[in-house]
Amino acid sequence: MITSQRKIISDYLKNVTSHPSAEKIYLEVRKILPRISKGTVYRNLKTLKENGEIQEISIGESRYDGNISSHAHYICQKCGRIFDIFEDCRNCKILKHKRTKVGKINQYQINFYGICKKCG
Amino acid sequence: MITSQRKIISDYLKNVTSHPSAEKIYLEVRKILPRISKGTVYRNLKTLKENGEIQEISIGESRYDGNISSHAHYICQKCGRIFDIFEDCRNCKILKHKRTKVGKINQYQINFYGICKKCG
DNA sequence: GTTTAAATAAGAATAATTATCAAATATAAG
DNA sequence: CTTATATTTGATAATTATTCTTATTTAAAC
Repeated sequence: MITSQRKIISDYLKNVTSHPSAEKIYLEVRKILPRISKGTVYRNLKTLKENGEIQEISIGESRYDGNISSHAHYICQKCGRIFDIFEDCRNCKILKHKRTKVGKINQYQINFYGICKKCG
Repeated sequence: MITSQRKIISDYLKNVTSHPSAEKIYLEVRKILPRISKGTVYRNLKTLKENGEIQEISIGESRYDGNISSHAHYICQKCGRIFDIFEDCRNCKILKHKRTKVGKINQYQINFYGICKKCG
């Protein structure tokens, strides 16, 4: 069921490079569909993500780790548990950069997503 | 100003490998300091993070990207803007893994943090 | 055109986080 | 040890992000 709402949200995201929040997407899409509701935006973002048409970038709800050594995390998409991944990063060219064109890098974060063995 | 509250939060985090949420930390620390408030937990987590004593893992508040190609993001710690980083990842050993000990990898995310040129 | 299943709008409900402010506490100076 | 000053705390209100609920509408199948 391809609704105009979903199409417009998808098209909007494919035409901007600004990584908007759900709220911003809602405000922009509302200029075209003034009667769209926030729930519809959230639902369609979820669907589009599941379909692989868009990607989600997480910057909010936080978990904390007393281990400040350089390691990655594996987040189970089913149970939500977070596992430490201590694979070797020494050959990761991108992680050796101290700065990008945008600015100096203070720290980085690698998150892997998948279904853990217990859930899968 | 090292308060017992901050010390206990820090110690707790350094002795677990479970990546607890702020809520969980609050509940655990409350077993030792029954009168601690949530605000204090949030404040101290922020301070500890700023001091580099702990790290924060983001899994929540979402931004969206219509570009599903493999690229990293640079998040400005001051203005909050998110920039695309298209550096070459072909030599990143860790990113070639299709699975970890924990489970199959469906996708990954690399976030760099720093102060962007405009803010710095 | 009628039926049926899925999607929507609106707003209530929930969860996570931040802000406010008076009282309490830590640190430094005397 | 007392005092002064600045920081932190606890309590709670406010804000923000997201999910849920229900009646209504829409798309696709018949």
